[in-house]
Amino acid sequence: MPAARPPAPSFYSYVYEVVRAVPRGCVVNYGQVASWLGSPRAARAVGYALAARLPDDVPWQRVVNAKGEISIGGAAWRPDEQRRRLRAEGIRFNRHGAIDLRAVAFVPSATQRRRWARLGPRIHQI
DNA sequence: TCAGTGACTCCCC
DNA sequence: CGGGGAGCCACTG
Repeated sequence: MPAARPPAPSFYSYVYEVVRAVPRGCVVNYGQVASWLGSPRAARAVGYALAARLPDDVPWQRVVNAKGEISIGGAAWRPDEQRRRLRAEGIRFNRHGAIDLRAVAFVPSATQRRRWARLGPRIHQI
């Protein structure tokens, strides 16, 4: 029996890597993650990556939309779970249910940005 | 190969 | 300020 080979690195895995770097108490939005990976228009794909089955060590709750809102559709418990997790990390929501991004937005170091920028384009070489 | 599918963003009215 | 619509991108069957 051939051993199951781990999936080739894909855009999804790069998204997970970026999200793993977001510290507790901070959030980022889908567009930023896509942009850092060199695909500024791929915000939707980032959302798709987080909607898929993902590794346990990916703090998916720290990704929100560009307005600072929770952007999960579908079953009601899912957005509730994200809000619960964020609150547990000290994130505050205003009366409109949005986060003040200016206060808690994660700003990656230039070194991280450079590293991520090299990941994205590599997709097309595999 | 190709159309369908989103946890997105912008732009326009 | 808000709703509608089109663009965008990676993944899937």
